[in-house]
Amino acid sequence: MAANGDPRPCSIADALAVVGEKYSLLVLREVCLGNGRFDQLVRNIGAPRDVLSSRLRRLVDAGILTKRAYSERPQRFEYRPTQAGLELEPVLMTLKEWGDRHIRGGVNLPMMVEHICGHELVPLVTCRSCGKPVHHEDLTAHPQAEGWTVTGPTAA
Amino acid sequence: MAANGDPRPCSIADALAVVGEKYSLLVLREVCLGNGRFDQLVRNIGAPRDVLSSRLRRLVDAGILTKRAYSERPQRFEYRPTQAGLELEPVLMTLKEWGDRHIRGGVNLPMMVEHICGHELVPLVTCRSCGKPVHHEDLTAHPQAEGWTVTGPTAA
DNA sequence: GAGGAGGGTTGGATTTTCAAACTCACGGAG
DNA sequence: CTCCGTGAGTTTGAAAATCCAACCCTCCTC
Repeated sequence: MAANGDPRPCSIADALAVVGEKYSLLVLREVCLGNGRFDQLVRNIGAPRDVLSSRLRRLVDAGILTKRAYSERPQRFEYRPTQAGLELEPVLMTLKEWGDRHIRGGVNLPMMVEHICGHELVPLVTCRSCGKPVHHEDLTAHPQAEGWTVTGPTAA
Repeated sequence: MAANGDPRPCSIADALAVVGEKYSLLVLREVCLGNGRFDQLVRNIGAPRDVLSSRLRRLVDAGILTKRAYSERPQRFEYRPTQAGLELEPVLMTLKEWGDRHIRGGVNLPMMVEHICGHELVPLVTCRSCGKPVHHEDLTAHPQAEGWTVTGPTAA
């Protein structure tokens, strides 16, 4: 058994440490939509300006957003996603789809995203190796750190 | 233009209102791994017990987890994912994959998930209609609520 | 030179978080 | 029977984050 007292080492936790604070993913949503200006973000997200300011700094520091001047004199800025930020968009879309079904109940959806193929985007998470959709019962986790278990030493 | 002052209506925001608080997705991770007992959750997540207690209540209320007694006398409980909870697992896996690449830099990964096909699970988000991988540049957003724009009235 | 707009910062009240200690119910060892 | 340990939380009090409104500064237009 591992020296515990430390939480499980995990990239999900690592990712959430960067983008898991309140509003961070909504900032990314807006920025991916092209609404990267401070006042747009405040309005569209509904976040306090100071918190937003802090999140933007953090996301820029983490390499998920960049801050660009779209005008000198008067100095005006715009936040845009980096490649890393853009690569989070599938996570956002997958979360949206879950929310559409499980919270909105599939009706009265407030936003539609169209794929270039001409249809509404309904994301499907697949296995890159075999191409099949990912289902819980097809997965087996292997924690790499010593002492970490999947079902715990006391599991049923 | 819409009567603004309200944030953008959006299923991503709705979803995050339920699973976006600190530790909530880590609870789901553990529960999906089969570690659904209170003390396991405390240890594996590293969350304060009171916060965890509050998150568990919320996730159960939201229909993402269920609380089951695995023993009467002494009463002992276990949290398990509902169908809605299980359907969030692809989001978790996609986030893990992003973290693997962008935070861990693709090396020294603390956890591996194996797909039933025999290979390591590397999730790929695809369009359900055409099957192609989802990329930012292939997407067009259509907000349904009146007055909401994609690029904003003042966009470049 | 008055009034915006954009992009923030500051101040103070309210909430959350945190860590450790505590509770309660039971089961087993001595 | 008494003491110890386990599981599942609750309580407590200090530290940190959030919220909101107000303010600031620079430029631009009227």
